[in-house]
Amino acid sequence: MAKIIDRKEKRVRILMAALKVFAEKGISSATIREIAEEANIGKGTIYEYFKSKDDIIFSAFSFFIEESKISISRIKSLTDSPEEKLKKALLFFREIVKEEGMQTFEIMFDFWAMGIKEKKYRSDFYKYLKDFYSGYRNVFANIIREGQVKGVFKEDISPENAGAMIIGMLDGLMVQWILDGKNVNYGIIVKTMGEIIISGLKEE
Amino acid sequence: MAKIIDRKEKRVRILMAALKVFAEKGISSATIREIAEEANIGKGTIYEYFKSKDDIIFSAFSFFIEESKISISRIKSLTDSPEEKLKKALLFFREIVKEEGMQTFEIMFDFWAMGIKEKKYRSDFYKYLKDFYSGYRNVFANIIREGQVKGVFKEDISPENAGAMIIGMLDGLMVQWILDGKNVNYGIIVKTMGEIIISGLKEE
Amino acid sequence: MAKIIDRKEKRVRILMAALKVFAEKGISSATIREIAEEANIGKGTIYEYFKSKDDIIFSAFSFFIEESKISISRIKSLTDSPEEKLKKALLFFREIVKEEGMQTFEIMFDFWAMGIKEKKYRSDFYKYLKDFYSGYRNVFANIIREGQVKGVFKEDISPENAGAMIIGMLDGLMVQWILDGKNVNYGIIVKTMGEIIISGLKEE
Amino acid sequence: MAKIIDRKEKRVRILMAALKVFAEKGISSATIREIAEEANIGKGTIYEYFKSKDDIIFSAFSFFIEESKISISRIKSLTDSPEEKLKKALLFFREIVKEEGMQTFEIMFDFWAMGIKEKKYRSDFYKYLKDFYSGYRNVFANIIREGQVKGVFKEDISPENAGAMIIGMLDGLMVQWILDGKNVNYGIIVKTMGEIIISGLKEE
DNA sequence: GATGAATGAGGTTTCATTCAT
DNA sequence: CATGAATGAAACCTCATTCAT
Repeated sequence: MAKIIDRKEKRVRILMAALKVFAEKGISSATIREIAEEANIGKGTIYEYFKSKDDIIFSAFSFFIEESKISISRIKSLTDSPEEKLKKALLFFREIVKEEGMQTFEIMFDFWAMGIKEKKYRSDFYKYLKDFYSGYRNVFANIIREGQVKGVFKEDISPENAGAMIIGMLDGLMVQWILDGKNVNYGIIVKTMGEIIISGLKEE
Repeated sequence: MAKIIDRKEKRVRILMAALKVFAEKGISSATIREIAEEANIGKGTIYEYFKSKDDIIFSAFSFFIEESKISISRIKSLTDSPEEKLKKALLFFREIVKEEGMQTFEIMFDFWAMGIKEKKYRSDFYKYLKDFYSGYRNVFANIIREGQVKGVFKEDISPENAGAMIIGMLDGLMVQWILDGKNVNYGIIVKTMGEIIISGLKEE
Repeated sequence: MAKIIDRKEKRVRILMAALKVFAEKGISSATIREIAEEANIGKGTIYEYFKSKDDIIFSAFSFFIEESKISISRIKSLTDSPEEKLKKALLFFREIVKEEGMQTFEIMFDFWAMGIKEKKYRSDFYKYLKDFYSGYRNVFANIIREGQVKGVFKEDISPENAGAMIIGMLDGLMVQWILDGKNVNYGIIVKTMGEIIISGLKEE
Repeated sequence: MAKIIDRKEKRVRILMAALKVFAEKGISSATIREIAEEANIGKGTIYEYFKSKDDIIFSAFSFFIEESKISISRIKSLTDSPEEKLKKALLFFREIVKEEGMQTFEIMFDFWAMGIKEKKYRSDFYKYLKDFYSGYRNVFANIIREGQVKGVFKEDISPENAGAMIIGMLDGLMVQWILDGKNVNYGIIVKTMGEIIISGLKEE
């Protein structure tokens, strides 16, 4: 049994090393040697745990997505009013950005690019990414739906579309923030965004 | 007399071939041979027009950005009321997406990833991308500022931040649309988004 | 456990293969593939031991020089009279030439040419070559100085200059011998040379 | 007729450009483009005058040798006593070195290396180089022979060998002077050398 | 005759993967 | 199991040579 745990631990160690190197060098520029060094193991050992570099890429990607899902549950457990919940959920994203720093999100770019380009990954990546985004979309869609049920948000808005919009906005802002942190203040804009959206959603 | 050749035209031809291959394979997976084949020229000829693959990448990128700038002027020339202008500008983006198809936007992912990862490009990429985004941000910021001056939009909102938010949203939605076109209808969401935002921006 | 390999030994094996190929084809015409084949290893293996072709060139050069230095000590340990020592030292060069054959010296040409041409190597090559020549110069300079102290050689001659002259002569003769072995008999000329020089050096 | 002279002039222009580039970059690193630029003509034009790069190399080499032969006649025309002639001939070499500078001699290294390595040139190069050296050898051999006839130089020395020795010395010293100009003063050593040799040659 | 655009053979170098220890 | 030495396919890039103008 101990052995099996060891194996799992080492697999995770390699995946985390891979994610770090991917973030630093980009997925296709990252080398097995660099990943092995980062994980403090021999180059050959990697192949005891993964079939190929492709296998590492995809495993690292799903590991990354899986890790992110944990965050969602934290938002779901909120118990405030829909309006307050929406504000807190947005605030929550600000915190993630602060905590995780840019690196975590920078990897995402590469996975996107990878998922889009490489035909061999495409379907698998898409499945994961779709789940990833739809998970977050639903968080917001549910809050809005709750608000509509409680009569505080307009009835004629599709909760799913509004969710997509909010996630898109958070996502898109990140890009601008990464590229131009001086002129784009993520925290403040998310706050402004919260005000505009809530104001736009509220039943008059 | 030597062969008379429009060097500029051929340069552009190579860049367009490069962009196509980049879109298909990803920047770092694309090979010089593939670009040459796409451009219907010999491998060596590429090097008569560009110093290195890096040179091609950066040249293709700035060519791509430069092409995009043309679109901005089309929005700027609108002469409606701020509210109407905002709606039309958003609609305009829907059209671009329809016209250009995903490919054009897919390349952007890679350039982002490239600009973020490769230290050697970073500063140059950032300069271009910053200009690119701030250009679009300003288009919306100006519309909102005009609305504030005319008293139709709330005074307490930063036009720049609102601009960043709108661009971010359009950008972020694109990602979801590309990944999950079935569940994310770009056109409809942009329309919903327009309604929410305008409603949220309007002076009560 | 990994394969146990004497990395140093293999490095030397590659350097010797490189020197052989350099001698046959010339330094800049020699290819990595040829060196690998000569060393009976894969092309890629070379790069496990050397950073680049430049690295091989310079390492081979310093290896070559280092090997040559061993010869000097053999001359230094002679214990005859200055006149006899001079004769024996010259004879010793004849022997080296016979033993080593032309090849060893032919390589030297290329290293010279290399050191002179390639700016990147220049300073390092020069340092080594200077040491190499000044080592040999000093061998003869010391013999002559000893002769002056013992009163058998003229006082008004600079031992360093005479050393340079003798080494130059041996060197220059080699060139002619290599090019025109039929008309230039290295052994006999060195003997003649010894007589003329000793006769010219001796106190009347 | 004018046309033919033009062709010859251009050929020489190309050869001189080639020699300059060879001296700067080394023969096998020199490119046709560089030679064409140095000669201020188009790259393609070179091939109107020479079949290949090899053709240029060999033509440049024989042009170089031919040019050098002119110097020999200047020494031959001296009309002093053998001893004085020998001194003057050595002085003459010092002057050449000063005039021509290192560059001219640096090329020689490469031609040697080339002639030795490249089997395809070998026999032709050798023929030329042999002539070149034997030409200079004979200059000195003749002076010494004259001295023997006149009874001022020892009878038991082979004039040819002594000539080879002197040329070798001048040649070999050049190498040391180029590599280590600070410690090896060409002019002074040649003077010392003259004294030693004349003293060694003279009938007691 | 003169030119330089075009080319591909062949060079150097990288790196995922294998495999003996 | 773990390792890293070994490898060759394939990448980038150079450059002698050809050829249309």
